[in-house]
Amino acid sequence: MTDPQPTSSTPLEASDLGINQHKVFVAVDIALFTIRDGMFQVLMIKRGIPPFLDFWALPGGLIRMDIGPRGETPEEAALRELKEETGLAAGFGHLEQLGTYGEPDRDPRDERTISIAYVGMGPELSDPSGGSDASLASFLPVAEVEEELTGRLAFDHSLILKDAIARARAKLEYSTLATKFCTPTFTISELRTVYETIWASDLDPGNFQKKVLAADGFLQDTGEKAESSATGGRPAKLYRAGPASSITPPIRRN
Amino acid sequence: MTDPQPTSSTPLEASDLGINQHKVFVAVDIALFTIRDGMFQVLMIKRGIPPFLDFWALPGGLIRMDIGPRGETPEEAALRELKEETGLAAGFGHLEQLGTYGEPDRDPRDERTISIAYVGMGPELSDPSGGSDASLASFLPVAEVEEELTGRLAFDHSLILKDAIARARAKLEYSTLATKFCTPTFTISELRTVYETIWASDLDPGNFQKKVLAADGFLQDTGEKAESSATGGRPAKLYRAGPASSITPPIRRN
DNA sequence: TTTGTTATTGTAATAATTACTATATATAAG
DNA sequence: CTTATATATAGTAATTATTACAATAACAAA
Repeated sequence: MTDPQPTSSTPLEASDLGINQHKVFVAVDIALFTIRDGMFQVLMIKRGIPPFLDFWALPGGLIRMDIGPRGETPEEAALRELKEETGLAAGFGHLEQLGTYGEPDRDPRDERTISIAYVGMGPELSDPSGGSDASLASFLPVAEVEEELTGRLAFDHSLILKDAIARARAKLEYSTLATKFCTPTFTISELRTVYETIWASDLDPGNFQKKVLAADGFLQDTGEKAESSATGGRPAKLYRAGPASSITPPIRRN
Repeated sequence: MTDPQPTSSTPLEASDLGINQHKVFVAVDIALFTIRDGMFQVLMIKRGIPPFLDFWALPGGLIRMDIGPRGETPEEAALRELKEETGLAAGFGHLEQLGTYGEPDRDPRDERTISIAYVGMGPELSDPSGGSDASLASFLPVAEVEEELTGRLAFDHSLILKDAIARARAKLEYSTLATKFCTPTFTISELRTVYETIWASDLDPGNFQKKVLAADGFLQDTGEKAESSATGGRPAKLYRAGPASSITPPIRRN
């Protein structure tokens, strides 16, 4: 059960400082993905305070207990920290819980901190700006961060980011999340480019078209057509995201 | 970032009791599934202390900071609580993180408690026994608990259990977890019965056989045969779990 | 008008899945 | 010992899904 009282079968020792000794800091960290300049990118901050001063890290911070009558929810904390550290307001595409990271030594400071990690996805957003204890906030290409992932990020953020990337890539297969990277209306080509960019693999245009159109509730025809590109070619139809959140059959990776 | 210091851009108010005001209790809760008497069952305890005295709840409890130099990991806490409250020792099949539940009012007591939920799966286990602050521990059929799920369980355990059931059912499709419900060696029929019991739907024996044998690394032939049942029939070959953890193509639900 | 480019549709080959049949090997009944 | 029944396992044809690739549509620019 969820119970702050010590159990009677395991009495606490003389070193016991009371039940409150078991309280810990709980933080949130967010891996916010977008597509910029044709690249799959993730929002990172450069730390402006120790520990890990000047290391790249995921934006995040403590869940605060002095907001609202009983403190804020983890989701609220994630959105607030995103705003404070990067200037990015809520209302972007999608935020979901990734998992909780609680190894005792994940934070080198005396007090233990457990972190609830989130994955976010959004269309190209306004330029982030550093703030609070981030000296700098910036979208970095995932491919670059992946290369030097081992140990170069603050705390256990290499691990969190690795899990977040895997989650984002896997979820494209069976969910409609790819539309979260698109503008309100978009062409099937643009949607396909999202898949190709995030998966770093090419998809057959014709087959992709048939699959997404066959997935019920994935796309809604707006009746409009996109501007034909400068490079020519038949103008594509414009779609908007439909009501479905999962797609069957899934769009498979190569 | 993961940072217990208050941020400079959001100075704390006069009511600030110091950084420590943001510390909270962190608990773990475990939904441990097994198959008993041909039914999909989940381990529950009957609470022996308030709040929610005499309500059914998932086993769990606080992560303790007085174990080891920096406290225990969430996984360690999950296994310890399982043992303390139900007498079930570790070494059963599988334990994975489900998600973290942090709504401010999920626990009615003054102090906020955030809970990291786990899903466990194991073969038929020894009978659980109540202990510490559980007056009773028992496996209950999932079908029965599902019926009266709304509000009849302590805390937000109805929600956690609903998510845990969905996770277990979904994971059978694309993982080899079904073998965790089996004894060390088992027949394909027994494995199929695991799927049929958890999904509450029938599967074609011949097609199931071909699918699991085609999935690379799912099953290893032991060369042995099972005892033929009292009711007759050709004795089945005995298999053991192979090294794979995910299966392609997945075993699909009807 | 011709060429280039992208979108969209069509189609045949391949692969996967399903529904069903056949065979193998056991127990139990007569 | 033979037959009926039960279960495991293998096979097979029809269906469905997927892939690779060809064909056509609709635009811009030369």
